[in-house]
Amino acid sequence: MTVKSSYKPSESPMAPVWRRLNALKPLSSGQSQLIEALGEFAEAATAGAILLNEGGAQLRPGFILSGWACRQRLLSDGRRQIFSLMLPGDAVGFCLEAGPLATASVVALTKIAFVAAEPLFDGETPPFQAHDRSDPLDLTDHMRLSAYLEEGLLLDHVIRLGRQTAYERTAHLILELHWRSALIGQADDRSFTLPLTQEILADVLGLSIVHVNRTLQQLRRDHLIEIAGPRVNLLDAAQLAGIADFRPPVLNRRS
Amino acid sequence: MTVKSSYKPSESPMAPVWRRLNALKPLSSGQSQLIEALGEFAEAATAGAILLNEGGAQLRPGFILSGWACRQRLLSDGRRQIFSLMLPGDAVGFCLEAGPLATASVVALTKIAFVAAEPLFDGETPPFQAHDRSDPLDLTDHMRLSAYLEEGLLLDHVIRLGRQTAYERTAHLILELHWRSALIGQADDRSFTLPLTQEILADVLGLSIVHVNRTLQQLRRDHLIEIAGPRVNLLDAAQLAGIADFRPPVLNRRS
DNA sequence: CGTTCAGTTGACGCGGTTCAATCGAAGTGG
DNA sequence: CCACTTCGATTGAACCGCGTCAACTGAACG
Repeated sequence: MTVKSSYKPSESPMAPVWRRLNALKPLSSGQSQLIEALGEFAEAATAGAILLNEGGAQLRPGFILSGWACRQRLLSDGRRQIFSLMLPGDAVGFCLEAGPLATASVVALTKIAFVAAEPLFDGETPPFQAHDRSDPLDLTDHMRLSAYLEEGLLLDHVIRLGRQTAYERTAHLILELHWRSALIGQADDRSFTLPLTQEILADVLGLSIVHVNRTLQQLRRDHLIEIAGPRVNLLDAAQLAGIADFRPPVLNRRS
Repeated sequence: MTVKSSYKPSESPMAPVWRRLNALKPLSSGQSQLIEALGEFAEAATAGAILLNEGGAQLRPGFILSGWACRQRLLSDGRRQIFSLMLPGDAVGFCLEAGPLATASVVALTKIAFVAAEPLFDGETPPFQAHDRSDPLDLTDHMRLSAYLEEGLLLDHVIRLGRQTAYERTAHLILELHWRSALIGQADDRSFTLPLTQEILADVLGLSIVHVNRTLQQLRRDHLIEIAGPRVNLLDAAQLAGIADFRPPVLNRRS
C-alpha cells in the first residue's frame, strides 16, 4: 500500500524537506521535482541570526535545510522561553503565523541554511499552493498536515511545562527530537545529534541551566541515555517513553 | 476610518461570535446576517460534556455561544493540563485541528451552548468559506485571524508555564481573560465573570489547587484584585500588567 | 440532616533556583 | 607560541517556591 515515489533526492539539500513532507503525505514525482528545484535558492545564516522579529512583519514562508533554529519570545526582564525547536525540513512562516504581526521571533541556534518558498507560488501567499487545489502539484494538504503536526508538538510542549517534572520533561524532549530527527533521515534507531547547549535546552524546558545539567546527569546515571559530544544515545527508549509518557505523533489515520 | 456595520445583533445568541469576528476584521452587513442566521441551530451541553475526544475524529467546526469550555489532555497517570480556555464567541475545530486526529479533547467547563458552522458552507470543510475567496460573504480572512489570535494566546500560555512564577502567571491569566471577555462585550473596564473553580484554574496554570488558592489570596492581600462570587474586580490593572508582563494581543497592524 | 463539593488553612518536605566557584576546550591578540 | 579571555559544562551549598497531606469550613443539594 506504500506509494512509491520514483524521485528521492537523498543527497540534495532539500532532502529533509522532501522526507518530512513525504512522511506527512506521499509526494508525487512532480511535487518532488518542484521541491527539489527550490534547492537552488538556499541562503545561509549564522548562529544567533534573527530570521524574524516578534511584532515585525511576517517572514516570507520557507524551509530550514540544515542547522537548527527556534521560535522564542523574551520577557521584559530578559527571561527567555523557546516555543519550538526547528529542525532541517521544518516549515517556517506558513499557516500559524498568518496574522498581521509575528507572534514570536525566529532565531537561528546554529549555522543554518534556509530557503524561501516564494519561487513555488509567486504571488499567492499563505496557503502553499502553486496554482489551485486541483492542480496535481498543489501542496496545500502537505502544509496543512505540517501545521497540524506542529500544533501537536506545541501541545506536547505545554504538557511538559505545565505538568511534568524536570526528569520527565527532559526525557520527553529527547524522545521528541529523536523522533523528528528520524523523520528527516538524520537519526538511527538509538541515537541522534543534538547541536544545542544546555542553556538553550533550559530555555526550551523552562528550567535553569544548572538543573538541566543535573537532570541530564541523572538520566545518564540511570543508564537511560549517553551523551558523546553532540551525539545522544538512547540506551532504553522504551523505559524513557514510559517515564515521559511519550507517544509519537500520529501522521496517518490508517497506518 | 471605522467601518460601520448597520447590523449589530446585540441581543442575539450569536452576539459574542459577531463581536469577536468583527473585532478581528469588520464584518459586512451581509456577513453579519449570515452569522445571525446560524443562531437557529444552537445546541446545548452540560458541564463536563466531552465535545471532542483526543485521538477521535475531528469535531465539526463551530462556535461557542455561551458558557466556557477548554482544550485539554490527560497524562496516563491522571494529571491534566488545559491548553486553552474557550469563551463565548470562540471558534472550535477550524484551522488548527485540521489534521487526521484531534490533538486534544474539548470539554465543557460549564453549561454551554454551541453551534456547528456547517450551514454556512455545506460541503467544503476546513477553510471557513461560504463559496470562494471572491464571494463578499466569504469569512476565510476572519477565520485565519481567529487562528492567529489563538496561536498568540497559546504562546502566551507557554510563557506563563515555562518562565513565570505562580503570582505572575495568575495575574497574566486574569488579564487575558478580562481582555477576552471585553472583546465579546462581557466585561466592563474593571471586572468580568470567571465561572471556573480553582481546580480548573490549577489545571490551566500548571499549579496545585492549594497554590492557586494561596496565590489568589496574595493578589487580594496586595489590593490587586477582588473576588466576589464568580466576579473578578481588577483594582489596579496597570500594576497587574506590570507584574505579569502582559501585553494585549494586537489585532490590527494600524490601530 | 447527611453528603458532597468548592474554598481555605497549616505543617512539612521536595524539586528546582540562585549564587558562586572550578575546569577544560576553544579562540584571540601580542 | 604563550598569556588572556570566553564559553559551555560541572559541582556544591543555601534558599525558597510550590506540592503534598490532612483537616476544617460553609454552601448547596437531595
